[in-house]
Amino acid sequence: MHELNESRCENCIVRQFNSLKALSKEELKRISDSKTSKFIKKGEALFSEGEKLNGVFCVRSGVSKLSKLSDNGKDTIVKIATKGQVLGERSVIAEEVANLSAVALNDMEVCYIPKTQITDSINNNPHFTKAILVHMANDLKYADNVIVNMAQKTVRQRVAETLMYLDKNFGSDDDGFIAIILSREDIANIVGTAKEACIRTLAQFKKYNWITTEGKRISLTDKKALYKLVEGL
Amino acid sequence: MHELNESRCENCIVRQFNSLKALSKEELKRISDSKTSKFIKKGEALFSEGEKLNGVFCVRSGVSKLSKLSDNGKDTIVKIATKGQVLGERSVIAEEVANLSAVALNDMEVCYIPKTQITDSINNNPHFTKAILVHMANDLKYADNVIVNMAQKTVRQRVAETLMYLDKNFGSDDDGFIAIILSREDIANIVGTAKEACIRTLAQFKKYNWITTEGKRISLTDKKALYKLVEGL
DNA sequence: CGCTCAATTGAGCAACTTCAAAATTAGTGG
DNA sequence: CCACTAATTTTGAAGTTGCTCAATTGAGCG
Repeated sequence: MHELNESRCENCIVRQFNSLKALSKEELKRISDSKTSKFIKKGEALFSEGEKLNGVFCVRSGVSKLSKLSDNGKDTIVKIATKGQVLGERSVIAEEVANLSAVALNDMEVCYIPKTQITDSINNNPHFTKAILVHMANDLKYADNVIVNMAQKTVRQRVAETLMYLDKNFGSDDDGFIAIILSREDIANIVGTAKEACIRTLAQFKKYNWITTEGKRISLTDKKALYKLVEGL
Repeated sequence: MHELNESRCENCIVRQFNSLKALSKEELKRISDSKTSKFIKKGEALFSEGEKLNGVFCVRSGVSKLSKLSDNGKDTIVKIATKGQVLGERSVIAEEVANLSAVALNDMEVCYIPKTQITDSINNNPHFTKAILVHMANDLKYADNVIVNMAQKTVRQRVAETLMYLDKNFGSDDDGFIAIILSREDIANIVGTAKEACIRTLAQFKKYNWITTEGKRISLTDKKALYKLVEGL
């Protein structure tokens, strides 16, 4: 019987979220044949800053943070990657060691695709290259905006913005809670502040009834108020 | 007589600094035929945030800042572009309105290349696309690092880092001063702080004899000390 | 010489950080 | 399922850093 094998890239639904969707059937087969699956446990690293990457990681499930640790122990999260995101692409393309570390925030299943598979397709499939280009252009815009926010907005505004970002990107579960569970410290590391400041801000939002919490879980109950805060109104 | 006409892209030395160097002779001719030259006076905008761009700008001379203005009047500089840099590329590729504003910091001479010239080459010349990709990958790395620095480093460290960045990228003139003259406010806007904080920090550096100033001009006299400060030693 | 704009300095204030301790929650093995 | 331990969250309070506003000085320019 001819069954649909979703461990094959050709049939992997995850693909639709990233630039791999620009690949031809043949390329997908080639990639699928050389890829390997990996299970990463919460807290483990997919790769670390300074490491030479010989391939990219495509996230099938779970969440990873891309961050950089400073000497004084502060870990700044630059990006949160979920299902469909490809990690390590930038380093492979620029032929540089990893600039950020990727650490699993919960158990993950990822596919590891050797570097040559990516570079081959870049060199031969303009559609694919263009797709990566557009994708990277968006990452760049996003990064530029984070820079501007860091410089112009207060911690309160950035916390509100981070909550809205998480809500928008991860949606909410049946009870209305944001469908990603992060520690307060992780949230603080996205905002770029100390965890205490983050906690106090969340407490404040809760008092205003802008958010509801239940353990680590957060639900946005007054998005308009949060929006107004972010915009400085 | 057959003279070298440097107003032609084929002969423009500026090209060697950017991804246009990956173009073929034919493409360069095509682009050169459709490009227009523009002179931009200090303070004038090449384009503004939210504007739809129908082409890119290639800087022949002068310096431009890429920045974003907040409602409260704070202007955050994300990037400084000089000779050889192509501006507006990101917006054209992502087919989006400009995310940042580009304003001339001194008199500039730029070439305006219509959008279709760029997209045509992207669609037909993999070398070119790849070159842009690598370039954008570097911009992204740089942006990520700025985010991390904003979150982890003090104003003093970031001022020092900005000075070293300017020194490295623009070199120094005969008297040892950094070969780009920015107002204190511009420097503060790169650092992402208020101009007073920036000025006070520079005064401090001067007292320690880490820098020398003469009007707006700055010379780094003790790069090692600045480096140690940046690294937090 | 007078005008305008940029740079500098002062002082008070608000935001954020840090360290420490208490309270809560999550995780683990029996 | 419970008890115990470890980890995380929360709160308190003091200490810094950086921001803002206002006033002064200085530089460039017509």
